[in-house]
Amino acid sequence: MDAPFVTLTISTDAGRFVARYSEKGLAELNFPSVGRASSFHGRRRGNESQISLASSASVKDSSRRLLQVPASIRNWHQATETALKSILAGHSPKKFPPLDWTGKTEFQKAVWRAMLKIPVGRMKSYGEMAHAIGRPKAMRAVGGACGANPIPVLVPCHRVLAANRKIGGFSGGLNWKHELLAREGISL
DNA sequence: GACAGATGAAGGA
DNA sequence: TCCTTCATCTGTC
Repeated sequence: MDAPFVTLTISTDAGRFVARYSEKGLAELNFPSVGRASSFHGRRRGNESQISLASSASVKDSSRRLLQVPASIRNWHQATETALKSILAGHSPKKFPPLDWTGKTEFQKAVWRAMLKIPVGRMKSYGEMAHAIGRPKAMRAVGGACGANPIPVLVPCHRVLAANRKIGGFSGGLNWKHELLAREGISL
């Protein structure tokens, strides 16, 4: 039986992101759905959160309901919001919330850990990422792991490009990839 | 076990 | 250059 998830939103100048927390940390981060082809990993779970602020609740109402959220998750959410806004501003976040990768494969976690080491404003190719995790021939599998990344932006899959600086793909939509790279001062 | 995929490299036109 | 083909590796069903 899985623990319930808590869904909270983060308003940014790029739209309202939706963060989902488990008892272990940030488990998912979804792109704003309005006007974008995103709905990133919006899979429904049977045990959807009992405490959700992802609706159109007023700010006042949201603030009141936020008090129902455990203190640990409030702290994680604060860290997530700060980190997200730092990245969107093109800066390197000073603090990350704990990330919950429960149920993911070791290969995927290795790829994502390697992505976390890519500094803001820098890029790597899928081939370089494959080298970084010690599997130089697994560049295609790295692409698959990027696509399975449940926490985009914070886990910077947008900084991974195909060879020759080609844009490659992005599960949240290539528009987002372009925008995120542009915010970090990268032009293709 | 078969198939698909956000790749990369090589070869040919 | 651009396109096609093939090799490679992993995840999913």
